[in-house]
Amino acid sequence: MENEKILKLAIIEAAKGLGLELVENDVVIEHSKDPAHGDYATNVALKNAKRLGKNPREVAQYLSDNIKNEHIEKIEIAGPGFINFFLTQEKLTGIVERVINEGDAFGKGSPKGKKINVEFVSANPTGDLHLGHTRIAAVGDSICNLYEAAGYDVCREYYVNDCGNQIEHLGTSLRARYHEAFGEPLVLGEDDYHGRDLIALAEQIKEKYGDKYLVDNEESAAFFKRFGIDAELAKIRADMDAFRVRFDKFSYESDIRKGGTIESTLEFLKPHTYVQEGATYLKTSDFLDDKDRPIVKSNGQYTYFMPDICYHYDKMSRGFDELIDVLGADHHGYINRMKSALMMKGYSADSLAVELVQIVRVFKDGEEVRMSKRTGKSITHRELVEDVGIDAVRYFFVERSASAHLDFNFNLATEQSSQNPVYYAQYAHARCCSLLNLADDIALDPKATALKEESEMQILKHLAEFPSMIEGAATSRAPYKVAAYIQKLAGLIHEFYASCRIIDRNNIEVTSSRLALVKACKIVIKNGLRLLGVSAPEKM
RNA sequence: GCGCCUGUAGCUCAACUGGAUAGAGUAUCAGACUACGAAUCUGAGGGUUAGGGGUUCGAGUCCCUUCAGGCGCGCCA
Repeated sequence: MENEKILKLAIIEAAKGLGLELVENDVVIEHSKDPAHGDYATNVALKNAKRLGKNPREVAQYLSDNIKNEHIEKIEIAGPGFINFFLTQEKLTGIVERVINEGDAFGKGSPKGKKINVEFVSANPTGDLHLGHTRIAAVGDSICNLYEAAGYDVCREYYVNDCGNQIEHLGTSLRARYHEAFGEPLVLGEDDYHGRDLIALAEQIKEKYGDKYLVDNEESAAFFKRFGIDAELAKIRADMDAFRVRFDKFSYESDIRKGGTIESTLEFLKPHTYVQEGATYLKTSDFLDDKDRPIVKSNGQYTYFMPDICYHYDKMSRGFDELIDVLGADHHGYINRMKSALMMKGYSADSLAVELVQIVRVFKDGEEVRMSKRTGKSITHRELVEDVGIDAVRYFFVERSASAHLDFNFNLATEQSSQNPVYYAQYAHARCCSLLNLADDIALDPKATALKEESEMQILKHLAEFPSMIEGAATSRAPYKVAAYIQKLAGLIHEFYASCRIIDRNNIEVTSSRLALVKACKIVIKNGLRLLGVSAPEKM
């Protein structure tokens, strides 16, 4: 059982003697920063003193007198009424054996029996992914990993907008490039795509189909759209694959629009609509929105919002307990709009959570880089990953909370040096591996009974926090907490290494305990990095 | 104008969702390898948490207000 849980249950039990009925969520167990404050602390006495009409220290005194648990070495009351717990040596070292036994599975929470759908990236298949997508991919995938680790059932989903205006432009642009490939002058409209990447696609078409599509008719127009979508989506999928992001499902707007779904949904929503100047508005302001939103234009076309509503209804109908959309921060106006639409269908406002990811700026040599030297356009996802490497990009892009603007330091990320946090963590892992290799003839002692140094105790406590860290990072959808955890652990490992002689063939008892600790560290660093999609090399 | 977000060390960010002396990294300075990887470690300086008021045992965190910045407010997606 987790240390926190043991303490909570003991506190709840003792509180009954005061006539206080508590549940686990009422009790906050803190990890003491200062070793003088014990291993864990709680503020229950302060929290509940008023309700009981007693002095906080009195309450603390009663609780500390009545908490009995074999794993608690000592209890102290401090300050205004904090209760500090000191655990037994045996309980603290117990984590080593647990980590080694559970291995890759250490940190995994018990199954929650809940299905969660996380939609992210969902870039329009009209061109290359940019850095905003990179961050959304890194954050979204890590959130999924966290939910899975915490015991949820997760579906990673990508919504393909393969209809609408941009797709029309993709088709006409590709057609223009195709004509260009036959020596005709290039004719592109203002809203068409001027990127040079379509040239290669046009060449492919020419090679495969010859001049078959030079005639402008409905068939060729449809062909260019289809070919463009398929090719662009294939590129995106390849980029995401290479970035270690795999989607379980691709949903297509064109499928949503099939089979009269939109019409029947429109019919269902009718009580919540009105017509003004020929356009149909949805009364989202009856729910959470600050104004109503058009869903059908006066020319009869649907706005983007209409199929989006159907898509979200579709997701809910697939039996998910919660939907999560990971979006760029400029979409915040979208949140209450979609929640309102879900509420019209009887879903709760909480059935959808939107995680907003702030923009990314790249800095090189102290200056902001906007354009790629190679193409003259904005730096693409692919270019950044090629230049910097997957591990560094994935790590840096989740290192800060998603709501914070990210300034990506290009020099630091490519530097294989002490200042680079990715290498700092990976180096800690490699160090553990090399220690275990050097002493592979010495048996480990999973009970780790000989551990007693301060640097060892610090690691033990930190290792014990891993499962609850995952739980917290998952529910707050905050992968940056994993990165922070890893940095701390890596630091503790390096510190331990510097202050303790680990392999000492004249003292096998201590050595075998320390090696077991090293093994546990190695496992947890690796498990942590895996949550972020970052590799844990054995050698560097 | 209205709404949402943000403001913490020179810089980039934390602070367990209201807890104990606000912490890391980086930068700067000073130290540590003839023992397991120096991609490492040890130490120092650096703060009126944008300003002001309030709530309480206790506020960076909650409420009000002022200031500064970002983003939204389309029959675009």
